[in-house]
Amino acid sequence: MRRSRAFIPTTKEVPSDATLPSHQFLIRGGFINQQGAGLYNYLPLGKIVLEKIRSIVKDELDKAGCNEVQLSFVTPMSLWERSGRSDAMGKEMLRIKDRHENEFVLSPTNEEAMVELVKNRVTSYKDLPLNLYQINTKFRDEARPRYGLLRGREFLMKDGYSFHATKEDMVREFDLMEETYKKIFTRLGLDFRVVQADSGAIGGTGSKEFHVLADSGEDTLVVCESCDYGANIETIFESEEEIDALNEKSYEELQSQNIEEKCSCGGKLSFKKGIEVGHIFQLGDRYSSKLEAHFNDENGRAKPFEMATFGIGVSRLIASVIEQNHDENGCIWTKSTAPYLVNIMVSNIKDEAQTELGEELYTKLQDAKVEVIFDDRKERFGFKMKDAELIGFPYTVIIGKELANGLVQIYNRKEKTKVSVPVGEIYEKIMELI
RNA sequence: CGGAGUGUAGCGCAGUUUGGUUAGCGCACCUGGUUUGGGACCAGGGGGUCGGGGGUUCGAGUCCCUCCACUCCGACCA
Repeated sequence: MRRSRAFIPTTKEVPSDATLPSHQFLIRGGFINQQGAGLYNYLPLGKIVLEKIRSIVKDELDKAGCNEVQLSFVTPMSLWERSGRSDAMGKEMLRIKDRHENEFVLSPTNEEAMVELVKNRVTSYKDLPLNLYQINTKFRDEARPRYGLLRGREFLMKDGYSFHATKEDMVREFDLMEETYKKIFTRLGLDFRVVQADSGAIGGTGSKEFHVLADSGEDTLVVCESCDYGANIETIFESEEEIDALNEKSYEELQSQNIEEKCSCGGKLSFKKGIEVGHIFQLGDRYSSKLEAHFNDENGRAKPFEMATFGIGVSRLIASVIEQNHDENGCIWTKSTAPYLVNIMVSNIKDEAQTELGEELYTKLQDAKVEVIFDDRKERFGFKMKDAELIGFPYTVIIGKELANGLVQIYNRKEKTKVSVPVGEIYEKIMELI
């Protein structure tokens, strides 16, 4: 992509209502813009990042034997009345009517729809287990949307549902998904913890949350500094006063708070803030019983499916990457999430030698299928550098005044370093870095 | 859903208290020139249903009524 042709509306000024780094930088960097309360448009850069995360999620799930489907976003109200959740979900469900005055709901989640899909199509234990998922828009009419993509009303979520003949098999799948989720978040380059959690309104017994560790997280966690143990404080403190008091504390305040107890591994425990980006539940037969979704076991007897459900907040992950990876100048995308890995910057567009080299390198990297953007705009050096830092490309090739000495520079966004490389070696050097 | 605010150019804001010609400023944008390694400078220029509707008045961005939207604090949040 040529920067001169790209729709990337960056701004120098901070939006007045954005307080979190991810919210500010995603808007300033031209990734997203707000359409209404909790509603966001994805501009080209935001769309690229979203698709990259989506494809990593899909890749790992498919490898683990899950089937991707796509359910309709508008669902009949009757579906929710049968499960009893039309009341339980309350105002969070956005209800609409069609021209015949029939009531519909914009999907906030899809347990019911997925059970209905499988019911009477999967009828034998021989067809189990089965794991279906989708990566699709959800709508929850939050009382108070905020923090940009971290708490929107419309958002992209991966929701998966598995069906089993036995509880043991369901637990096996639950464990498999835990491992799969770990692979996904690791590939995204995130620092995260798996914690024991409450099951909340979805119901079920076993439940684990996946949290990206970030100062601005809304949840408070207790994590071990030696092993990978972690727990949401909601599960380890009994009194609500105690939980509320801890949740109100800032990240800094929590850091100075000591925990006397030791982890079972003997390690030191400490408080951290986390952003919930994944949640997995063991549902049992809660939904399958209520919706009468049965299969025949080895003895030909009808039984409700044992189920589990698995969620990942895909759009929330975009913001999480930035909450964890940014500085005062802007975004620092991880390699697997960056909208473009390499930004080629011609310092002075009027200098023919610089422009020529830029064009040549741009073509060569494109041919090599490198995700590359070419900043060919007629702007000054400082302007283009600030812009590149705000957007957060991992590497920027600076073709500038050192070209006279046969050198170009590679700027590393994360390390904030510039290294000079002879023109003849630049291509190999980039291929080596990415 | 309770409490508090805000709404004026693409963005950020002043002007509203005390009604008065043609509604300002910064950034962004356009033209010309200078500049060219860290968001340049000079000159000129374009862009506004002052959130919508109704009312008071000779006259409303400003006063009154009403509706809407958005934000913040709290409650809520698979």
